[in-house]
Amino acid sequence: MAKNLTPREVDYSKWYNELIIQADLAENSGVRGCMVIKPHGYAIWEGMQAELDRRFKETGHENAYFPLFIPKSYFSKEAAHVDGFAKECAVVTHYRLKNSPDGKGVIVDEDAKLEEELIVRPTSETIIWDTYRGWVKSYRDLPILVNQWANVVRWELRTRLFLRTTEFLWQEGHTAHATREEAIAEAEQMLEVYREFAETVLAIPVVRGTKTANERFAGALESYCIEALMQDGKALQAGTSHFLGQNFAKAFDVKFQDRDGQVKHVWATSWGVSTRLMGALVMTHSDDSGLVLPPKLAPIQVVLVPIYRGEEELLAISLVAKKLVAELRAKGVRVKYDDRDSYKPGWKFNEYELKGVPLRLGIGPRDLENGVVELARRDTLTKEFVAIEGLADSIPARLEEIQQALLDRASARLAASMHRVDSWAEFEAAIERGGFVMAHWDGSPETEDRIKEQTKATIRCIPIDNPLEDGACVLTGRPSIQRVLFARAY
RNA sequence: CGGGAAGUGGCGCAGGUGGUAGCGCAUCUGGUUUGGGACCAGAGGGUCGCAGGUUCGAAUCCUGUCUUCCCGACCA
Repeated sequence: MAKNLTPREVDYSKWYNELIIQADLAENSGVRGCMVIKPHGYAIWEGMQAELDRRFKETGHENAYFPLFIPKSYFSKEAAHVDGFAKECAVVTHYRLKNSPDGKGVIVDEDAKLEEELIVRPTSETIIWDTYRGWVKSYRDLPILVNQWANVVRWELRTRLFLRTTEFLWQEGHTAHATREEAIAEAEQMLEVYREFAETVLAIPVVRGTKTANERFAGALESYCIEALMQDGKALQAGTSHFLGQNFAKAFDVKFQDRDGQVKHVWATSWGVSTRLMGALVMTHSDDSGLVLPPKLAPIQVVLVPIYRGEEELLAISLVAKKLVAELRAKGVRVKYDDRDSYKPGWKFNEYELKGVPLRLGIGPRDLENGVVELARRDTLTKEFVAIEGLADSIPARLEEIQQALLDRASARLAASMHRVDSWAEFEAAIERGGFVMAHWDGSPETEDRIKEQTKATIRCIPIDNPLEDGACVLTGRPSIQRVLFARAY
């Protein structure tokens, strides 16, 4: 097993790749661009799923499951949607293999060509809206508030573990409403769910906003997003929520009869977050010693490591350790006692730091004499001696403190990386330094494109509740009514 | 999908002018160890990414292909 990580300062990208592998989160598979999510990584994802799923249900949503395959004809029904996804779709053309004539392996049976090709879903709007047509007749059938947990495939040309993989896991919510206002409220509500989740569970502060036309979801009238800032100064879209208007309802003929007797098309939203959040989590909190996990998501929150010579000492320590474990479990703390004799304490310390365990308790013979344990905090890499008496009682609060400290640290970094600039020279310099840049923009897609060409920066969003302020576009000098948020992004 | 680099025991690498593969770490056994990745001794493990070709003989030369990394265009 490889050891020291490349420091972030030396090569951030290499640090990220090594960390994912060494912390046992995921690895590349034999399939180009597709990863294997390993148990430690998947446990974290399961934690995210559980927290999100609870929030979805609390806001009235139900889970369902739609097919992996989408008939090609469905895809062509919504023009903007096709444009957005056509270039990255995997297509199933045959349904059978046969033995190769040369006796080596199998080949596609050309006689088994599908009459209509199937798309492997890059997102499920089309199959879902085709289904909803049958579910909606009356205003009484609305709203439909459905979410699905699924995998999707987008044939990416350049992939990175968690951040951009060909296949990824996500949830996609798809809702149908009787009115425009209700659909917009739903999209806004889910954005708020994502923000609250990001901050309280992931400990990642985000900026909420709306996307410009260029960055909008294919087929949406409005895309809302939460944008986070990574340690290297690049932005990452952590979640999106879309107001789809009546585009899909019209494309798939989903209508209902309203109270007033009129037949109307329904109003739609969709919203999603993906395993990309794993990348966001890593790049927000982790350091050169490895992964740093917020306690709410850590599969192991507290690890106990005995330090001993000989059976006798181990027995004495285990007695105390096992009692502590039981007390912590009773308080709902996820705890592990690592009494493996095959590794030395120092090895274990490094291992758990690499894997991001928030708290580590070291217990040796000297500690037993003094009635203390050595308590190490992963986020600060600090150590202190704490009395065993009453220790278990204080652990939940300590975990809470770490959770808060991670959010505070990330929030401070976000605030410090938010720059306001008014000239093109300042703009270029600020983008080059990294971080978010608030600058005036004339509102045209062409200007946005030109800025992207020249600086690689994109408009991440127009922040919610953005104050209106007259100014001049940072590139063209044309009139602008507000500053928008720029950054280079993942 | 274009440009560059790379694939050799589990991991990191050497070898390379063609002659049948080696080092470090990891693994296994035994012993000594255990407060920040222990030490000694012994052992096991590789059809050199894959498929063709050249050759008496290929890890080495040629062709194709797959995968990974970096840079671009595209993107959650």
